[in-house]
Amino acid sequence: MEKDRCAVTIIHHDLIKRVEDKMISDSEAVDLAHFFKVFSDPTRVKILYVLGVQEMCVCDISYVLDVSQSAVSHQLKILRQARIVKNRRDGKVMYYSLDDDHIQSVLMKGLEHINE
Amino acid sequence: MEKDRCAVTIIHHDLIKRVEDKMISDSEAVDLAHFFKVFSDPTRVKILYVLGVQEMCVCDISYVLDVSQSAVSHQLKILRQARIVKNRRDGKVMYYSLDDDHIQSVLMKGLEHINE
DNA sequence: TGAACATATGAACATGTATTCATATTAAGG
DNA sequence: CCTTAATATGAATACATGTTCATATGTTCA
Repeated sequence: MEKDRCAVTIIHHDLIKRVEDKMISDSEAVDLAHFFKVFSDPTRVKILYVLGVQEMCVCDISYVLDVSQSAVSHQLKILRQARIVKNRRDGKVMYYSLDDDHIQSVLMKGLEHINE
Repeated sequence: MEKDRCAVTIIHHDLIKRVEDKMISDSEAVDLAHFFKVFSDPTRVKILYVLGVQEMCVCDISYVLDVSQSAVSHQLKILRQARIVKNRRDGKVMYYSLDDDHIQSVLMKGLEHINE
């Protein structure tokens, strides 16, 4: 990918300089995209939403969302790996909850936006 | 998909009732997921980030991000359709900018989260 | 220990998506 | 008008992703 694809015809050299100075790094952009990707699936959104109400076990979530136990479990794995939910075991039952308050506040920002 | 997959063994009938009352609708979950999906790609994140600094044209964006003009244009189409960016034409040049302030505030919430 | 239950997980499949390539559209200037 | 520049777009491709199905793991209790 050559940097000069528009070199002759670039419109605003000064603006480009300004933006380049403030530019986020590749890895920041990738991390940020990863973070938001977690919220980009309806099943995960619902899971996060109900966990925002209260801690729940896998079977309860599966029932409330009407999604198979396996599908829920797979999604919870993704949420765990992204450190967006945490879990605790009580006997056979595994309880899940939101890992921190940022999560709900991001969800709410999104809801604000779509309800306009 | 049967609703009774856990009917015999559900742990918390009371909690489930409470959650069901507060549950978001399917369409809300889908809309919300769609909204966040826009932020789930590094190229789009970068585009939104630079447009947060200032209005820019396609060629400038392509240069700053080191992404082909075509790829940028395709992503801008997605952002336009999601009403997350707006554009204005000035002769041959098309300028893009963020459609409203929610966008940047969502981005910033995300950045806060990953920088912890 | 063995049966029953809650959860996790790997493989397979179908669908979605980001980029590239080639080409179309739109506008300005000669 | 004809060329050139800026942007848009359709098709193709490669890759990611969500669900299902079958099965494994871990825990309780008789």
